[in-house]
Amino acid sequence: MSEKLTIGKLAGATGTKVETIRYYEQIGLLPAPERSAGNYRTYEDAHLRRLSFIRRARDLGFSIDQVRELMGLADRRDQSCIAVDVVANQHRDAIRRKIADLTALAGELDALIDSCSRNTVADCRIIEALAPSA
Amino acid sequence: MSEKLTIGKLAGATGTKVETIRYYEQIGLLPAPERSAGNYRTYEDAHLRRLSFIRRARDLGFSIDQVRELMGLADRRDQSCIAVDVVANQHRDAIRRKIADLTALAGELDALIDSCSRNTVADCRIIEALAPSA
DNA sequence: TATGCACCCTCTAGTCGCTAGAGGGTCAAG
DNA sequence: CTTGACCCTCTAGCGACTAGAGGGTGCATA
Repeated sequence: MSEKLTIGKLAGATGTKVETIRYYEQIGLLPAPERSAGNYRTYEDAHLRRLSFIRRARDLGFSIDQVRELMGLADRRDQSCIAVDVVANQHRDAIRRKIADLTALAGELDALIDSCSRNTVADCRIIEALAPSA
Repeated sequence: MSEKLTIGKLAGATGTKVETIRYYEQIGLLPAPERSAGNYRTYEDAHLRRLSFIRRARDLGFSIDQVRELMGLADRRDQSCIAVDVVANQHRDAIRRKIADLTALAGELDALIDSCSRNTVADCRIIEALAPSA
């Protein structure tokens, strides 16, 4: 029922910043809405749905390009959704890889921190480890 | 013994790109070296040590500003290294938080992907989940 | 009616940590 | 003396926004 949202209302309804919405329009992610007499953007429900989709996908860590792809796929409702599955899988795998990298990193940092005896910098193991074979 | 490195040699020795070294100099992270007659940068061992430190810290995910701080601390060798410990701990905690975030994300994506029955887009659960209450 | 204030507009530049390119100069080997 | 690898500066681009200047609009209240 809620037709004709201002950009501020749309922002509030989707948890997006106003500037970000304008940015999405600029890069062609969200279609440009009609304008009011005073040149204000006037959004419809379709925009709200579109932006909700974008937000949700972004929150799940999909890149702008992936979101674009997912939206393109979502619009072809009679096609197989295997392509959607592929995008989601690629993203999941990338996240898993990132988790593995960060876990290794955290482990290294743990070792570094444990080795610190909190004396002077001159014999600090953390500094030493950072500047190898000095 | 190896004095007077060209930027290319320094890059090779530290696994850094030439452009990155110039960038570090530009932002004041690595001190500007002397120049040769032909205006080439000529690096000394001290630069090599400094850049190795930077590389290692960056590889461990420290931000440029954190590296700057660590180097500042490392230079005051008679001070307590508690401040070093603090920086390292903050960074470790930030990484742990990021891991937790990504793990939650991966879990959500797993659920999404599992729910996909690979039919048409019209009843694809992934698309559905992305566009809530459509 | 005036005025204040929240909201909207466009345009530009900044963030982070590089990376890439244009358009040149230098140096050592053959 | 030429070739090719290296070096130089300067500028712009990446992703995904964010912030600010400098102005216009719309509505409620005194």
